[in-house]
Parts: sequence; structure tokens; C-alpha cells
Amino acid sequence: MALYRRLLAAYGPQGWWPARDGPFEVMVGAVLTQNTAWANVERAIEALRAAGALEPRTLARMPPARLARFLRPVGYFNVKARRLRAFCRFYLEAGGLEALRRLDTAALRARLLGVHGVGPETADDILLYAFGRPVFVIDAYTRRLLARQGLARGDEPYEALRAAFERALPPDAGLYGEYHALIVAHAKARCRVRPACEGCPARRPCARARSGA
DNA sequence: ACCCAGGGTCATA
DNA sequence: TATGACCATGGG
Repeated sequence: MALYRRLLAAYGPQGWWPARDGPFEVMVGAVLTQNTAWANVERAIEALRAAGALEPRTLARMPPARLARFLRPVGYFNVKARRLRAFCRFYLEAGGLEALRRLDTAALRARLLGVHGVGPETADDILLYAFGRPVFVIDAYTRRLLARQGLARGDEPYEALRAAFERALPPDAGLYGEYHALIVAHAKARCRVRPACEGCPARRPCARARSGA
């Protein structure tokens, strides 16, 4: 909680997840942002929106080659076209948003993990930001931050780290959502060293950190 | 010319 | 269970 307060003080509320059209758009973004800069995801989502295709029935029916054209800016477009199609088919077959909302968090998580292309992080993005469930998202930035802060090694299994956060924090989806967003904001921030670079956000410690300044 | 990005799947040992 | 190859565009 001390770490959370420091990040909040440094970067301010992040207001994640950025989406204009509700939960389904969050889910689409969660699949498309896999190992991909968010700015590129926005382009693809805007292209889909402009074409009136940001909707499960349309996406599920769209030929993969055509969907891949929309997804070009996100990279891995052939892979992600298949994943997005698989997700939309699951979404429709499951009965849509209202039906999914009725599932408890554990059951919903299991269903999401069963979809091709949805791994633990993507599933938890969806649970947290689309369904408002108190599930803590672990990503590469979280691992790096924990390692730099000396709070963990960073290479622990996904579930172990998720459990650790959820044990240490009250089950508050608003808190988890801000926390994860703040960790990402910190990772993207420039390293402004004051007085030392203990928690240097850069992927590789910056020059000041290496020289021990 | 690198390196990285709000990961996951699949084959191999 | 634990690596490694693979996917591919756009910005620094």
C-alpha cells in the first residue's frame, strides 16, 4: 500500500481502462494489446469503430483476411485476427455480456482462459477492467518493479504474484485498476533520479543507476 | 541499425 | 516444468 501511494503521488490517477464504447471494447483492446504499444491498438480500434465493426457479431463473421487488414497496425495481425475471432465466438456463444456477468469470478476466469489467445494477463485485464472484478493484473512491468524494489525476485509464477497482491490489498477493483495502471505509467516514465535511482523504471537501468549516482 | 511494446501458443526436451 | 521460436507493426 505504501508503494501504491508513492506511485499515485508521483503520477496521479490514471483512469484506466481507456474505452469509449463499454466493456466489449475493453475486451477487444485486451486481446490486441498483447506485447503491443497501446497507441497502435487505438488505431486498430478506431478503424474498426469507423467501419461499424466494433461489435461481436460483425467481428465473429468477418473473414480472417479482412479482419487482419484492420489489425495491421497492432502487429501479429494474422495471429490476433484468429484470437479476436475466437474471443467473439466465445462471447456470443456464452450469451453475451449479461450472461457472462452472472458468473462468479472464478468461473468467469476459467471460461476466459479456455479461449484461444487469452492467457492469464489478458483474462485478468478483462476481469478487472471489463467486469469490475477485484483481480490483480500481473505483467512484465509488475515483475520488474517488484524485483527493483527488492520485494520479490520477479520470476515467480503468475498465480503466486497475483495471490500475493490480492492477499496484501483489500478486494477493491477500483484500487487494483489504478495500481496496475500506475505501474505501467511508472514503467513508461523517464527516469528522474532523486536522490538515487533505486527503482529505475527503465527496462535496463539507466546510466545514472549503473554508475550508482 | 538496433530495442521495445499494457502476451500467448506451440513444439521440443 | 521449462525453455525457445514464432508472430509483425510502429516509435524511440
